[in-house]
Amino acid sequence: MLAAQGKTNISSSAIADIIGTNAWQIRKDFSYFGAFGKPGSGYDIDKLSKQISKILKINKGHKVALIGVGNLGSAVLAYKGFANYGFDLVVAFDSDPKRIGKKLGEVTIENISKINSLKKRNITVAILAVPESAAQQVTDTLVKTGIKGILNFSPCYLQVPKSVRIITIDIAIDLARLPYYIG
Amino acid sequence: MLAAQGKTNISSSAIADIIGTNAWQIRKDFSYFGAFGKPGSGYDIDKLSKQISKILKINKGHKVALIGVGNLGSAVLAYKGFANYGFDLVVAFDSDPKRIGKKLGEVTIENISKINSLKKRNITVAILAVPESAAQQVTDTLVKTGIKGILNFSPCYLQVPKSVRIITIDIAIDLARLPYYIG
DNA sequence: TTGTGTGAAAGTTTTCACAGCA
DNA sequence: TGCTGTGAAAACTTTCACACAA
Repeated sequence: MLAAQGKTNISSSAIADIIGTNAWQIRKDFSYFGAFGKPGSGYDIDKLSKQISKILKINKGHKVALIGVGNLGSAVLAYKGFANYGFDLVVAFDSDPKRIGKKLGEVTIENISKINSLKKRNITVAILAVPESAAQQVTDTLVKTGIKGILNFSPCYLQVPKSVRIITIDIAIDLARLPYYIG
Repeated sequence: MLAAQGKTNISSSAIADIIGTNAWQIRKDFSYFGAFGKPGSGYDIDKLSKQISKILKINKGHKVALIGVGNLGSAVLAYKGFANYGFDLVVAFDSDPKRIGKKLGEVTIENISKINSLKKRNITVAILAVPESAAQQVTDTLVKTGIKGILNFSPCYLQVPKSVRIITIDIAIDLARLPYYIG
């Protein structure tokens, strides 16, 4: 965002203002990963961005598969922000024959029965946007095909081995965080 | 979930197993809000659920408006989980004439120009699912009509007065949390 | 002058361990 | 016996304040 604004460096206090914290918090946090700021001018935005990508391990690029191309899956396919974080959405799967074979943007929708091709294609991350009733079964298949991380949009707990990381987004739970502050 | 399984009580260690933490963490956390467990049998699920709703202030019911009925908004409309958290999605707005007037489930899609009726209707929470380009402008209108909390699906920072609470869900950022653990 | 990096202090959270209740 | 609630200890995080680099 800062690079797009044509800026080349930024101070810890300016970062703090943007994300709503304090300058010393920013400096302390960065310092745990090494000293990459310059007294007087602050942090080089390009260098900082690369450092953070490295810390989060999103610098090598990750191929992503989308499972389920309903309304939510279609919204995911239309989303343009993945490249910013080193992701490449390369394939989508669905079980509906009306959808299979269609091409949305760069991505062709394949039959969900082909899901075990993920290992061969070196895809380690999946976005799960299937109905809740199918979520656990699809997850089991994903685990078998060697998936390492799942972004899950079903409002349910998924059972997976400890080696697989799941992040669940449940709209209602996020919404439920608001009333506490609204009073 | 536990109630649906027909259970009436649960121990701190069983809760801990489900959500992946320790028994003493559960007990300590609950104890800050008062002592509502019973030695020997644990926590009464119904009582616990009501206590948590009260703590989070989701026990009085909140009317919710959806802004934007594209793919993502449609997915939100199809979602059945809001009632569990005391929310009632009562209205949706869109700017597309093809969508205005249609009824999806219980909700009729209204013209986005009618958005200032929210105050009159006593709606304090909104889900924002409009294109990024419209997000800030719609947010300004929402703020004017007295909205107190926004669940924002646009991948951007929204400027609002301090009295308005925003929770932003950016799929790419959530996805970016996975590679660190995948290695 | 502006603004980093960092020891040390203050503050908070997590963990432990156990008295005591159903 | 099974399980809670909670003081006290340990661990961790945040804040401060300042030496020093560009």
